[in-house]
Order: sequence, then structure tokens, then C-alpha cells
Amino acid sequence: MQTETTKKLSPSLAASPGYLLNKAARMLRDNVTEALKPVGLAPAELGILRVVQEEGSPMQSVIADKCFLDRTTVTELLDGLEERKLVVRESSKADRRCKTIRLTPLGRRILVRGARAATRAQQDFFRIVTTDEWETIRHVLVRFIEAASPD
Amino acid sequence: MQTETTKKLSPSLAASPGYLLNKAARMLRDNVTEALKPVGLAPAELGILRVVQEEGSPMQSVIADKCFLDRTTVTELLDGLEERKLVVRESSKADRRCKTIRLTPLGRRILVRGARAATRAQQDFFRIVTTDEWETIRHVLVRFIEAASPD
DNA sequence: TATTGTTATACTCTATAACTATA
DNA sequence: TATAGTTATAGAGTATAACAATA
Repeated sequence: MQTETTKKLSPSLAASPGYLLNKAARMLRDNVTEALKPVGLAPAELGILRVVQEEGSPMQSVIADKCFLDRTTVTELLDGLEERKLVVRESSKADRRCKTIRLTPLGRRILVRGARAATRAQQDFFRIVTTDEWETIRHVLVRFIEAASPD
Repeated sequence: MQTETTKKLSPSLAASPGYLLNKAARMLRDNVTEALKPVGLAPAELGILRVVQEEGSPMQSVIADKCFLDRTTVTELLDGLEERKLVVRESSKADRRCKTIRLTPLGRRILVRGARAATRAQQDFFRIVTTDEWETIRHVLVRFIEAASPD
């Protein structure tokens, strides 16, 4: 991607939620990915750290649930985080199939730095969105995501 | 992904534009991808057909521009579309570096069918969004995408 | 020297299937 | 038999780099 000088979208693409959501999401994610590089985190890793903190030492399947990710993806992401000593896995005594994830002090520090970097990276987005608009978008997307039905 | 029975998002994820946009975009795209399968198109291919029709036999670099895709990606996608006889490439007489893309009659029919299928697939989304909300979202996303600055 | 398109290659994100170990 | 986590593998989507032909 090189020539990106305020181009105009085609009308039919500009009318498609799928297209718009995708393109905007990717752009935003590229920003966040870039901003997280110095912190040493990928966007999905930051998401996991956030959920681990919020849930307070959840088991892996809870993380998968909260992040809407497959448990195999969570395993893989946790491998990286554990290797870098940001989290520790602990086998539950009650049910030895389960592993509980806990933030290390380092993990906590990296989480703070990552969250700050991510917020900064999203300023590009917030610059062009009013608070009201953002609240509308937020509510719609949350509704849509949470309404996702199984089969 | 298996357990997706109206779960709740974590507060910190529900507050992140990057996260929400990404997740919603992926969900929507999965729907569209599924709906386009019987038509034999991928979402990006439908986008290209749309732009080809709107622009009226554009050269490849224009397609890349309008779709916000790399030209190598466009080359690859066109290879598939040409193979299936949905478009034809024609070397421009004026500038023999350029290739002009034209829809075949078959391509036109598939475009119509694809557009219909994609619209249907996005009803899940529109079911939970009011017209006003959608207009707000649409404008914000278009603004954001078009404002993407180079360096 | 710059631009159009092509080729070969590689990367990110995420999932499916089959497995192990419990329960 | 069902569940938690792991492993190996694969696929979609898109990009970068180097190149050929032409301008």
C-alpha cells in the first residue's frame, strides 16, 4: 500500500457495512500494531492481558470466551506471554484439567504501557468522531457482537 | 469458535474501537463469505467487480486505488476472476504498460447475484441498527477511511 | 528514472482436527 | 462420555521485494 492521499471510496463500497467495517478495522489495527511494537505486544495479546486483569486469574477457557477467540488461539497467545514472563499458568488444585492465568508484576506494567500506547494510537480515529457518534457506534457494535448466535 | 451464546464483552474490550471494529468486521465478513460461496465469489472479488462496473473498464491500478488494496493483491484477484471468465484484461493501445479490465456478460450476472447475496448476508447487521444509527456509522467510517494519510 | 503489472515469497490472524489428561 | 488444554496443520487475506516491459 503506497498511494493513500485522501482518495474517494466507490459509492457501492461506501454503502457496504462489511466493506467499511473491514477497511476501517484494518487501518485502526495497523495503527495499534505499530504503536504496540515498542511495548512488545500484539493487539490480541493486549486484549488477553486486559481480560486477565479484569477477571482476576481466570482459566484459559474463560479468556477464550471473553475475547471471542478459539481456545487454541488463546493457548498459543498465552505461550508467548508466559515465555516473556508477563503471565504465569497455574494448574487448579480443584480440577487439574484447568489452568489459571495470573499477571506477573512485569505483566501488569506492560499492560499499563500497552493500554496507553493503544489509546494513543486510536487518537486518529477519535479525532474525526464526536463523543455522540462514538457512543452510537460503540453501542451498535457491542449489541451486534453480543447478539452473535450459535447454532 | 463454538460457544457463542450471547456472551458479555469485557468492559475494556467493549471500550476499544480497535477491538470492536475488528470483531464486528470479522463476524460480518464471515457471514458475507458464507453467503457468497454458492455464487463462487470471495468478498474482495465482489468488491473488485463492483468497482470495475462503476468505473467502466478501469486499469488495474485504479482498481487497487479504489479498493484500497495493493496492486499485487489486485493482480492475484484478477487472475482468478479472469480464469473464471468474469472479466477480461485488455492491454491499452495508448500506454502498453496498462491493462484495462472489462466485465464479461457472465461477470455482470455474477456481480448481480453476488451483490444480492451480500446484501442478504448483512441483514443480521441491519436488524439491530436503526437507519439513523447506520447513517452515523457510515459517515464516520467513510470519513476515517478517506482521511487516511500517506507519509 | 518512474510506472504498470507480475511473480515469488512471507506474514498475521485465526480456526479445525486430533490428541492427552483429567473428570 | 464430556471438558480443558495442547499440538500440528491449514487457510484467508494481504503485503513486500525484485523484476520485466514500457514510458
